[in-house]
Amino acid sequence: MSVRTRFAPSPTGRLHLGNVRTAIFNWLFARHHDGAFVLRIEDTDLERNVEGAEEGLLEDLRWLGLDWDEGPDIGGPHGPYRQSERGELHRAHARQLWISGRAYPCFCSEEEATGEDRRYPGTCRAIDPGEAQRRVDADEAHVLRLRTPDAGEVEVLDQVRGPITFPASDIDDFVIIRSDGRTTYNFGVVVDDLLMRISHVIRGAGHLSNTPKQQLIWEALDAAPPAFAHLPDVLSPDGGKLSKRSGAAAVADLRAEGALPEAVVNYLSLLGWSHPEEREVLTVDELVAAVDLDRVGASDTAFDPEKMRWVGQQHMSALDDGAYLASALPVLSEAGLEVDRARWVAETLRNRLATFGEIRPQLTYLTISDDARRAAFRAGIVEEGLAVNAETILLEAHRRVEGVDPWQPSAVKDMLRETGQSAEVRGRELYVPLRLAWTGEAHGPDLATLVASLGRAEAARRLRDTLNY
RNA sequence: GCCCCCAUCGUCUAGUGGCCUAGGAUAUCGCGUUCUCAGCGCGAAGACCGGGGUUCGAGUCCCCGUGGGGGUACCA
Repeated sequence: MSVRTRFAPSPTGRLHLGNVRTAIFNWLFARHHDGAFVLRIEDTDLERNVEGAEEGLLEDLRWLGLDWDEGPDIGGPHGPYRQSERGELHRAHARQLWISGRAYPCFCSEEEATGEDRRYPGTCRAIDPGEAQRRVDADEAHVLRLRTPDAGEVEVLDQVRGPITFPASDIDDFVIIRSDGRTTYNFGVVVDDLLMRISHVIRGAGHLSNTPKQQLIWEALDAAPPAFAHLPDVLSPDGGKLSKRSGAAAVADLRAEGALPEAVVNYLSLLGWSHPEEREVLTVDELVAAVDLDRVGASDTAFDPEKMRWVGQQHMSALDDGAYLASALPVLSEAGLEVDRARWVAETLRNRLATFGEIRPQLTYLTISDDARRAAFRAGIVEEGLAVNAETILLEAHRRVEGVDPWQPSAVKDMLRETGQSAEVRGRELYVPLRLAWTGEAHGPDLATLVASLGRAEAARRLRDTLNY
C-alpha cells in the first residue's frame, strides 16, 4: 500500500509554527516513502474562514519548499480538495449510515439536545425509522447523529504512543451532519481521508481526543482506519500556548524576516523528532532520508527562537556563495553600497547572520549622522575607559588614510596595524576608539572592511570631524 | 466535574532494566585564537517532578499524587 499523507489546514489565518511542523512532517514522511502529499483545505466553518487565508497558506508552503501532489489549486484524482466543495460526498456517506442504521436524524432543539451532563441524552434514537423519514420529508429541521456504543471501549492505535482506550460511554451520539446539511469536522475528516485514500494521518497531539470519535466513524463506514500518529504540540518559549508574540509565530513573519526556508524546515523538524545520530544541522534531503515515526517523542515541546537562530546561522554559513550573494547584495546596494564594497561587507557579515533581515541593522554606520556619531564616540570612550589615547590614535589613523593603497579591506587592515604601532596601543584599546569614531558603535563586524566600505574620503572626513568637535 | 495524553539540564533531546558517577545540542559563564566584536577551539556549571511498589538491580516497568497539555460544540 502506498503512503499518502495530507495536510489539512483551515483557512482561518496565518500558518502557525505548530501547524507548519505538522505540514513538514507529513511532507517529509511522504517524500521518504515516495508517497503522495495531499493538501486539503478544511473550510467548512464559513464564519471563521478568512479572506485570502487560503492563498497565504499555499504561499507559505511553497516558500518552505513543501510541494503537494494533489491540492485545491492543482486538483487530483480524489478532488475536490476544498472541504466546502465536498458536501455531496459527505451527505452521501451520511445517508449510507442512516440507511444502515448507524446514524439517525435528530429533531431536538439545542436545549433539548443537551443533557444534565452536557451530553446528548439520545432522545431521538428511539424514533421509529418510518416516522423519522416522514418528518425529514416534511422538511422538519434536523441533524444526523452517529449511533455510538453505550458501553465498552473505543481503541485507537497511535503510532507514537501505542494503543489508547477511551470509555465508549463518554462519547455521546454526536452530530455528523448539521441542520443546514454541512458536515461537522470529525465526519468530514473521516470521509475525506477515506475517499482520498490517506494511509497515515499525522497531526498534532491536540487531535488525540478527537480520534475515538473518528475511529467510530471509520468503523461505522466499515472501513479500515489509516495509521494515526500524533505529534507533540508545539508550545511557546514560556511553555504556554503558542501565540503571536512568542518569537515569530507565523511562517509569514519568518519569510518577511528573510529567514532561510531550509533552516526553518530543519529547526521545526527537530521539535518532537530527533535524528538517529543526533545530528541537528540537516539539509532537506538528509531530513527526507532520516524521518521516522519511531523517533517521534510523546511530550510537548517549546519553540525556542534562540536555537532556531543558531540553526539559521548554520544554514547561512553552509549556503553556496552564489545563493548567499544573490540575496545579500540587493540589501547592501539598497543601503547605498556599490558592488565591490557591497561584496566586502557581505563577506564579513555572513558568519553573524541567521536571516537576511539581520543585514539591515548592521548597516546603520553608513547613514549615521555626524552628531549621533560624535555623541556615541564621546560617551563610548569614557564608558570603555579609553579616553586617554583616543585623540592620538585618531590623529595617527587620519595621517595614514591618504596612503592606503589600494583602497580595500586588506590595505586598510595594514593601516590600522601601523596606526597601533605608532600610537603604541593594540587590541580593543586601539579598535574601540577608532570604531566609535568611524561608526558610532563600540562593537561590530570587521572594522577594516567597514572603513573600506565608507570610501577614502568619507573615512578621512569622519576622523577629522570627530577630532574637531 | 468527567475523559485522554505527557513528565530527563532554562530549552530541544539521547536513553527502551545493568553500558548512566545520565550523553549531545542550544543558551549561560570562563580560557584560548584571529589586532576588537562575531566565529572557531577548549573547559565549567546545569536534569532523571514527588511518593510508593516490582526487581539482585529503575531515568528506564506498575500504582498514587502533583504539574502541564488536550477534549468534553450543529469550531477546526
